[in-house]
Amino acid sequence: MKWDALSEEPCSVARTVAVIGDRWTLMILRDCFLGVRRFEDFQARLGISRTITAERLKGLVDEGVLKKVGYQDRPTRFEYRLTEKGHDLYPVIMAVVNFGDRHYAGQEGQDGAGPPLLHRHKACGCDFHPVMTCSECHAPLGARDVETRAGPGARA
Amino acid sequence: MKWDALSEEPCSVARTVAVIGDRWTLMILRDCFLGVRRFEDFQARLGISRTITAERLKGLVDEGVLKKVGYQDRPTRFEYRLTEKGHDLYPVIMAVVNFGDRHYAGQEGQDGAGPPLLHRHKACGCDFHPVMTCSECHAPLGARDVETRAGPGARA
DNA sequence: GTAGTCAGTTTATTTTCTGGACGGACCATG
DNA sequence: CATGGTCCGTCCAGAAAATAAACTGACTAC
Repeated sequence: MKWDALSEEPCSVARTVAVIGDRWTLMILRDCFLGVRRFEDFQARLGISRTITAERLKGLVDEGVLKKVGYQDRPTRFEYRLTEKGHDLYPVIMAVVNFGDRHYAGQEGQDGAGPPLLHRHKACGCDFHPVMTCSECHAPLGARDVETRAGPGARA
Repeated sequence: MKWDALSEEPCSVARTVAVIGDRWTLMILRDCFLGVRRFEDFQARLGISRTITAERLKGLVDEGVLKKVGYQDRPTRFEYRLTEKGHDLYPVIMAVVNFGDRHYAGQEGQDGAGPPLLHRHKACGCDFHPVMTCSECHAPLGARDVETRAGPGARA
């Protein structure tokens, strides 16, 4: 199966993975949410080839996840910013962070223990971790609490 | 930067991406949460080479996300099941699904419109979409509601 | 006019992915 | 007991993607 075939699947996972399902794309998005905006900064922080950096950024712009915004003329320079669609990926990144914190952050008392980053909710002032809840009854959700069935966009 | 280097980074995204940051791994996990368990079924549903299927499943088992469970002898056959750690990836997959539903499911009234799958919360009986909330005050969260700073596991 | 910043592109090499054939352990049918 | 079918992989050679390092180009600063 090719990259393009993925985005044609009647599956929201496949369609999204076709856009962000790539090591470096996910790392770029992490940096976007940390405030990185310029080509040189992405390239330096990620330690990957300029080729890949350029290609992935272009892909994200084409998909409408990032947009190029000029920040100076002579010479014309752009920075990459998250669009509204890009902001919608925040739950994805935070879910990934939360998994990493839980399983790869090391035990307390050890060297390098604890999460590398803390997240503070401005409104309540607390350090938090994200909790996935039901949009209807607001209860926390796990895989075993859910039944899945075909929806209107399913293919026969 | 190589695959291995990613898992050494003091970053929960990088460490998690080192495990699941791959097109096919994410598709395999999707199928796991839909109840797929056998090699032949993964292979047929994904339409990818047997080589990759075998390699990715092995990787997930090595990481403790899946476990092999015998379901018959003569000949010995195994199926792949999610571990507890694997179940912790549910919020990641659901976040991806939710993004796909929002941006790639098509508009109502169009052909192929609406989400391909519906998710029903058993406890309340409603079809839902996942909402990310603060573990402390239970309010819904967006990227702009959060401040990030270095945690105990950060590197100097 | 020499050096530095910033955003890429080009090139050649290495690594990874791919499809398709093959292997092995069984079972079911005639 | 021979033929075909199921199931889980492995092996191989060609195709595709990732890599590092050098290069372009448009400026600014000294």
